[in-house]
Amino acid sequence: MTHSMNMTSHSPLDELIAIRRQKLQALRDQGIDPFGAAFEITGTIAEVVTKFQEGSTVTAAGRITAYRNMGKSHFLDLSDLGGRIQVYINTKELDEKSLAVVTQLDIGDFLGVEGNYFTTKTGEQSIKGHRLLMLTKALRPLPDKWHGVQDPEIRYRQRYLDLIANAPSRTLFLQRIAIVREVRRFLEERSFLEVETPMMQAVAGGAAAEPFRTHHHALGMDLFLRIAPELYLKRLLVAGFPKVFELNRNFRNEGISRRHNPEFTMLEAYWAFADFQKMSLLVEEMICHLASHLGVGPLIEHHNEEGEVTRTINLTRPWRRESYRNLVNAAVPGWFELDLEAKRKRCAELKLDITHCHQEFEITQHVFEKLVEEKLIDPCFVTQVPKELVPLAKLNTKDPTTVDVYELIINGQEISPGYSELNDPDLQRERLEHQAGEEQQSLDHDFLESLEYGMPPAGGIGIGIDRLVMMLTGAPSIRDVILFPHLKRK
RNA sequence: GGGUUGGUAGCUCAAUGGUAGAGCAGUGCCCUUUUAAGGCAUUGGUUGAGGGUUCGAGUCCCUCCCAACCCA
Repeated sequence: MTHSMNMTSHSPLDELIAIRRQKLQALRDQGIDPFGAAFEITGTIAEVVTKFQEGSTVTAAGRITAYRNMGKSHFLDLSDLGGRIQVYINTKELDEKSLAVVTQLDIGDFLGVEGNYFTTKTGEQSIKGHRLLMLTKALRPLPDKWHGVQDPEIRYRQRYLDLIANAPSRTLFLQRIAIVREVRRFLEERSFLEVETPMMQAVAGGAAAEPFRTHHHALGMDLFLRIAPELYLKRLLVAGFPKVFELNRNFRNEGISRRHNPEFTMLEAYWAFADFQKMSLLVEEMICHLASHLGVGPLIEHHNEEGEVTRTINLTRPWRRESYRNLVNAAVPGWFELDLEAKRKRCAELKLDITHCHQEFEITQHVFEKLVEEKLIDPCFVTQVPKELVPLAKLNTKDPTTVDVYELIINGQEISPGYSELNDPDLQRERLEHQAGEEQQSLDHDFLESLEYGMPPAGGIGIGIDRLVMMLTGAPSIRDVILFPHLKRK
């Protein structure tokens, strides 16, 4: 009978928020700004921990991640991205405003602490807080302190909660940051110049993929988000840049999966007067360097959720180099002696679905993907690739049905292709026209013209950074290595 | 696009078709060295959304939404 006395319906979450808002108001009533100002700190919490010296003064700021109230003694954990320190508070020793802060604090608040280093009875190096400042009041409750956030949907949609609550996620993204930084350093040490080329392109070239379309109002023209920077980087080879690289996003309007995000980070590097073999050595050296920089090589172990080792990748150099033909032949002996009909029949026997394959090289490529690529765990440079698969590389002089490229496979995935770049403008035009077929407007004529001014012979590589990070960290999904992966709107 | 699994309190998870529960978080009280603090008490639910079957649905059926995995 007392139902609907209160017309405002309160969800449990609303009640939790309302309580925090009451505390917010209580702070304001006592002249305290619950969203405080700049605060001078001794350093990050990790630095504060390192500088521990019994008795000396210290200031620190961070988020309250745990709170243990013993009556007049309070203990709280103050955390930031890289560390955690315990703060001890004796309420009898606090000034009025600090006491007000303690009374109104919640897990999740950002707190500033002034105090002295001291060691507790149980031996934990802590800060004895004398003055507390509310730096930011959190209005919503944080995830479980012990279990963190498990729900993948929350982890991906609200990454900030994942990063607050789950230390492994913090570690992984710090590793990704370290990898990207180290790739830049590695290339810069070798005199590669980092450049920025258009992400909005009138013609989306340099790869075979469905582009995103957008529109520029002032120019009155449709543009595409780039699917690769390749054709612009090659213009820079024409311009005389001897070593260039770009490390940034590509966009492909295709399916989303464990291995695909619509936008992904790609490294492309070009080296004048080099070839694919030289590039393969560069990549081999780079990836081994990254692994040792992270402290994970040369044996990289991937684990399942139970912590069992599910896969070991051996990065010990030198890496294997094998021709496409040999690898397919090893997987399906006698493959290349079969005619088209026999190949189809063989695929049926092998339970391979080739309904989407129209040409012979596509069938062979399907066999390669399913029976070779997915089984190559340790690094392998696949060379002598059929020319139909790669329109932008030089033909092999001894076997002109293949091109001078490598495809580096690690962990059953293509991690990096490397080419001896095609610099014959006539041959390049022919190949691109053939690839474009009916869609001649998708030809980048300006690029083709630039080649006629002369592009030096060059080696080029691409490395999918997301997949590289997956491989090095053992992350099972690309969504785990991208801070804000794309999901459907809820 | 197809298949499988899942969506229950802020978080982590329970619940033969038969009164929707626990831990943490929250609230109140006790507690001056805790650290997943402890003790006592206590609040909190449109079970993803909408239909249906049934005396009765978190549970069974249908449609839809979102996610994970597999396949294309």
